[in-house]
Parts: sequence; structure tokens; C-alpha cells
Amino acid sequence: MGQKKIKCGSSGERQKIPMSKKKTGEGHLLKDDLSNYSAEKYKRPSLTVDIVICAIIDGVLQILLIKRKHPPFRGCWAIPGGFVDIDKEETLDEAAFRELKEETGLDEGVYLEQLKTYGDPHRDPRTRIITVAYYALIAQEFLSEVTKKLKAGDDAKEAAWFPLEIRLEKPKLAFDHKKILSDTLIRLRGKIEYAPIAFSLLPKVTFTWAELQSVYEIILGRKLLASNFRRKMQSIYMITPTGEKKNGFGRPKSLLEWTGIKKNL
Amino acid sequence: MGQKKIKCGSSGERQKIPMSKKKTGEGHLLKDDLSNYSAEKYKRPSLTVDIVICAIIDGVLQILLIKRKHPPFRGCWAIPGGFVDIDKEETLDEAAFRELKEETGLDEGVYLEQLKTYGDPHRDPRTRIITVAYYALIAQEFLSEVTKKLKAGDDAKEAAWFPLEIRLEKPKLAFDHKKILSDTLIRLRGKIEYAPIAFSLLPKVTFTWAELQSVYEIILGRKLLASNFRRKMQSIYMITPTGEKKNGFGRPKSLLEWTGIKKNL
DNA sequence: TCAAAAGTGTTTGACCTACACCCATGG
DNA sequence: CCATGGGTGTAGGTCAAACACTTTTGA
Repeated sequence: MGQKKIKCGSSGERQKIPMSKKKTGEGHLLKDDLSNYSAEKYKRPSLTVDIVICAIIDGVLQILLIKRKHPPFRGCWAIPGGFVDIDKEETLDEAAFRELKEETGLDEGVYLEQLKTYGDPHRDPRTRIITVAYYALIAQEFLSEVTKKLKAGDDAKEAAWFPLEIRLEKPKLAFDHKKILSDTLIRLRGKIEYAPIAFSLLPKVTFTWAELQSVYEIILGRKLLASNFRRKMQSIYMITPTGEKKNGFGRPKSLLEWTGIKKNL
Repeated sequence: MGQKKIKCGSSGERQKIPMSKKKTGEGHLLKDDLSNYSAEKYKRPSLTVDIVICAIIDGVLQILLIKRKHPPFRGCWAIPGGFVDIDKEETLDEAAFRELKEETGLDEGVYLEQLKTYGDPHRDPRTRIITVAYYALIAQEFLSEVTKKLKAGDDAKEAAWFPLEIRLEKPKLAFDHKKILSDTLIRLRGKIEYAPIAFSLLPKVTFTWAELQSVYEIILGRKLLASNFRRKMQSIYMITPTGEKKNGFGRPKSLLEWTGIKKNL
């Protein structure tokens, strides 16, 4: 259970060239001509991270939303998120990760990637709040912990899973969260075609062919042919049987492991 | 994309963050319920937009950089940018447009798109500055205006064009701008394969086949076969001759116009 | 022996590449 | 005429979709 690490993905659009980056830490630095206008001349916005937490539940791609108990948008559903703690000197990724952990209790087996930044002046009626949206993919294995954590919620917040779909009319969403969800779906649909994000949505670290195929079918929204699907997966990724079997009616299913990329798309 | 595994990730690294400040009372209100914690409880970062201004010059994809005259990073080159004016209630996109116009004088014929948000705590040594990076593609037609504007620069700033390439060793770059440039190139390389961004880098609104092909060859970094290239472009985009001709040695070149998308990729 | 899992083989069509070759047009 | 622009045809390769079929395995 412990082997899955947190993966923090890179930017969003289709990018084929993997570039391993070291931590940018060294120099540090500032921007353009900030020295002229001391940064103090400009008002500062509040900064939050919002995290679209995705999981496959009951064969459907779903996201976690939280019901707002206070205005604005009282009674509407919102993507979980929170302020970036400037005092703690956390990076945006760290803030997103902390928020995710506070919300779900998860700190492993999660893929986390920056989606986009939303900053319309009136997206929050109270004050100017910029939000850096992330999306997180979590394995079904950890879902129970999450719901447990939610139930025992410190401040007893009401949370629920909703299908992530184009027609998001059903829950009334707060702020510009409808737009964020729609951007998330677009990103996922596009990215699964060229990046191994499906492996983060599996039931567990080990999985069967049927489970992997199911993730693809759910995200892409269409059926695939098993034989062709396996051929293709095996040509792109290194997928190795663990040796364990999962029994059922006929021949037992092999348990598999994802161990790397063979071919870049 | 196994490349960028964790950045926010390995537990060791995260430990550095002083999560210990529990502040049980108010701290955990913070989660998703903005209304409780008046946003004022959290420090606010400064917010800027930086714009990677791209154009094809002398057959090379180049970007505009500005030499810093003040510390930090005095003498280094930086991506142009500026603060988001919170008082004016501008959106992020509007701020990027304004900044672009202030810098280059351009307000049309420009493709502008949000790239990614960078917010490491020490990217600017003076204070916490979050920057939302954009990239802009400008037509060669407008380049002269830009350089004119730069020359007559109000604050006489020193600006220059540099090739956008992987090996960005030549100019010493300020802040985390090296990373931003590298992300820009990845985005461009990936996006030109499935979106009509090349048309924004052409000499003018009307263009010849050779010019369009040249944009693709420059961004992709390889030669293409003219006949196949045209076939493919015509199958994807609506490209119509204006009727005008451009004379040269042999048969005159037709001037073309991009009028839409035929096929989605 | 059964039923499901897993894998093989093959056909078809789409599309990309390369190259050969055509016609058009203005100097 | 020629040089270049613009376009067609086509052969070879890769790849994906679809379908038929075989083999494996535990109950």
C-alpha cells in the first residue's frame, strides 16, 4: 500500500517532451521592473488553491464537492480548497497537497497537477480572490478513508461525490466552479490519450486488465475491444504481472503492475 | 509521463513545512469555507502577469526579454510583465493584454494564452510574488511597431529578442524565467500539432504557402515536404486564396487567408 | 468440462511519408 | 525557354479497428 507516491504532474496541454526538472531553487529572484514600483503600490489579492478531486466510483468518474453553509453561495456546492499560507512559505504545489490532505486525509497514491488559474474580479463577491486550480486523481483503494474522514469531519461539513460531466446542471455550483469542472474534464479527456494518468484512477496499485480498460472506457466515454486495448497498452507501457491471481468464475485474472513507459507518444 | 514525479511530493521534502502550527481554533476553518475566515486572516501575495512574447524573426522563433536595471538580478534578462491592478478590477486576461500593450504597443493580431502559474516562495527574494505566465504570438507584420515602441521606451528600458530554445544558457535569466521559457517551448511544440496557432506567427494576415510551411518547420524544428504539407493543411483548415499574387522569379505565389477549421484533431 | 481470461492472426481502412511527375505562370 | 509555384498519383509503411479464433486456467 505504501508504494504509490504522490505524483505532481506538469503543465497541462499536450506535451510530448519529458523534461525532468530539478527543483528550481537556486537563484531567486524577481520580476521585471518591480524595483521601480515597490510591490506595495499594488493591492494584493487573496490566493487560494482549489482541488478537483476525481475518482471512479460505481463505474463513473466523480468529483468531491462540499456544500457551502455560509454566504456567498450558501447551499451551493463548491470545489474544496483553501488559502495559500504565505507565512509558511509553501509552494503552490505544496499548498495544493496540504489542502488535499486536510480535506481527504490522503497523502499518497495521488496524482496532482496544476490545471489553470482563475482570477476574474467578481468570481468571489466579497473580495478579490485568485485561485490556482489543481486536479487530483485518487485510487479507489483510498476512497473509504476519504469518506471516513469526511464523515468524521471536524466541522461536520457536508460533502458528496458528483459525476463529472458536461451537463453539470444538477448541483448548483458556487463561484466559477462550473467552468473549472468543465476545464478539468477537457484536460482529462485529452491527457489520457498520451499520458499514463489512468494508472492513478485504478482501484489499487495492482490491477487487472479489465479494471484498466474500464478506466479508459469511463474517461473516454466509449467501449474498447479488449484484445486491441491490451496490445496497445503493452506497446506503450510496461505492464507486468505480479504473479498473483484473482479468482472468479472462469480463468483467474492476473494482477498487474505498471512499471514504466516504453514509448513516448 | 513519469518524468516529473514529485515535486510536491516526497514526504521528506514536505516535512520541511511547519505544519505544526495547528491553530485549531481558526486555522482549520480555513478549508473550504471562505466565509468564516475573513480572507484577511491570511497574508496576501503580490500578483503579476508575465508574458512570453514570441515572434519569428530571421527564421527563428524568438522571444522578447528586458534587461533588469535594478536588483535583484540586476543585469539579467527577464520576461516582461507587471502587477495585476486589483483596484481596476481587471481579469487576468485583461491584465495580460494591458501588459502586452504597454510593453509592445500591440493590441491586435495577437494570440494570448495562459501558460501556467508560478509561485515558489523564493522566486523573488524581496517578497512573495505569484506570477501567472502567459505567452503571446505576434505576427511579423507588427514587429516594427514593437521595436519602435521599445526604442522610444518611456523608461528607456533595454529590450532584445533572443531565440527560444532548450539551451537557454546564453542570456542570464532572472527569477525562474528559465523554467517559464522552457514550459513555453514545450507548450508551443505540442500545441501546433493540433491547434491553429501557426497562423498567429505569420508575417501578416495574408500569407503564402511557403510562409506558412516555414512557421511549422521553425517550431517543429524539421523540414516538411511542400506537397504533403499543403494536402494536410487543406484537410484540416480552410485556407482560401485572396486572389492577390506576390511576384518573384517563377510563377507568382498566391496570397492566402485562413478562414476556419475543417476538421478537429 | 465449462466459462471466462488472455492472447494470436488477419483483414480492412486511414493516414503519413517519400518520391515521381504533372501543369501553370510570369519573366 | 526556364524557374518556381502549385498540385496529382501512388507505393510503402505504420497503425488502429474489427472480427475470428485459439489457448490457458481454476473451479
